[in-house]
Amino acid sequence: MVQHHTRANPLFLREEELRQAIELLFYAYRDFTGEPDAILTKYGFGRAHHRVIYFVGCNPGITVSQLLRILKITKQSLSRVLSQLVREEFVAQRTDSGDRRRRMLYLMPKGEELERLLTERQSRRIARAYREAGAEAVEGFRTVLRGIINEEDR
Amino acid sequence: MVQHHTRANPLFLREEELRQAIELLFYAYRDFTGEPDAILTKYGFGRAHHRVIYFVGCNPGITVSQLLRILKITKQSLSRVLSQLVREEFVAQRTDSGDRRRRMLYLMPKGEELERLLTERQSRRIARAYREAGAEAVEGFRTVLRGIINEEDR
DNA sequence: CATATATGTCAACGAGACTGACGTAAATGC
DNA sequence: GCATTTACGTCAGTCTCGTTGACATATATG
Repeated sequence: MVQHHTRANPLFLREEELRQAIELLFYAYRDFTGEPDAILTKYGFGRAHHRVIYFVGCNPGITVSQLLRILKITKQSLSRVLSQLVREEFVAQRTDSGDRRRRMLYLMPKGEELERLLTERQSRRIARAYREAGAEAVEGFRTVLRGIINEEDR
Repeated sequence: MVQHHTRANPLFLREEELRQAIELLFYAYRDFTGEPDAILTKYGFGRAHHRVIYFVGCNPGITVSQLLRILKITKQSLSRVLSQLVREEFVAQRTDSGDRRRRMLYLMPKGEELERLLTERQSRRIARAYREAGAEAVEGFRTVLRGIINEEDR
């Protein structure tokens, strides 16, 4: 963390409080993604692969368009990452028997293993923070984070 | 948010709780950066420029190496972004009179204006979430986020 | 049968991260 | 005083991952 220059501003207390939040989010996200990123590099993957593996992992059978709505990226961006994951047998596609246009996505054993490895690291970090902060703080953490998310996705 | 597949796992409650945190962080950061990203595009800048403008803004006179330690990127990556900001007169460099190797960084009027614009958007989002969540939740939010950050940066 | 939906793909591009190497100026240590 | 370290910059090449735009195909739906 860093020392702050405080502007001449009668609302500086509030402003400082909000700046602190901005920075906490920056640092927390930086370190939260740092560990997985390092692991992914060894596999020749990046953060985009992680996100796909993660969301396919906890939503087996998710379709491409559902994934696009979550990630908010273009179909072309997802396609590059996804086809690589399919080619290297981390993810499997299966045509939906009901609507045969849809491809349902699943993790294959290699994908499950990587997912576990990555989620474990992140979970450990969160679990430590949760334990140190206590149940009440955890509830506050969740409430505020939910408030930061756009309404349509809460 | 998304429905979850729950693995057969006696600790699933705890696991679900941690997964929820992972996702909250993902969604919150995605939306938290989404607004500024859209503004930056109009200036021909990206998120990297934002980070530089932000940290120079609240740490006037910060040096290049201090900025590198905060951002945890390489000197070459920073250089590209920083020299662009200097060229376009958003940021000024001044040699430190004490240690003449150091270049101290400051926002110029254009930089201050952009910084205000971006920070305002993010602050508004945070402020709304803070207001809706209440003081106690805010305290918990901060405590947990701090716990997620690597110890050396808390 | 026309239209909409779900998916995929080709091509080109840009931002922003990386490594590695090299250069210069200034401070510091012995 | 000289060697080393520090701070900064830059050149060159690479990679990931986002973008736009255009087009193709299969399937579902009205």
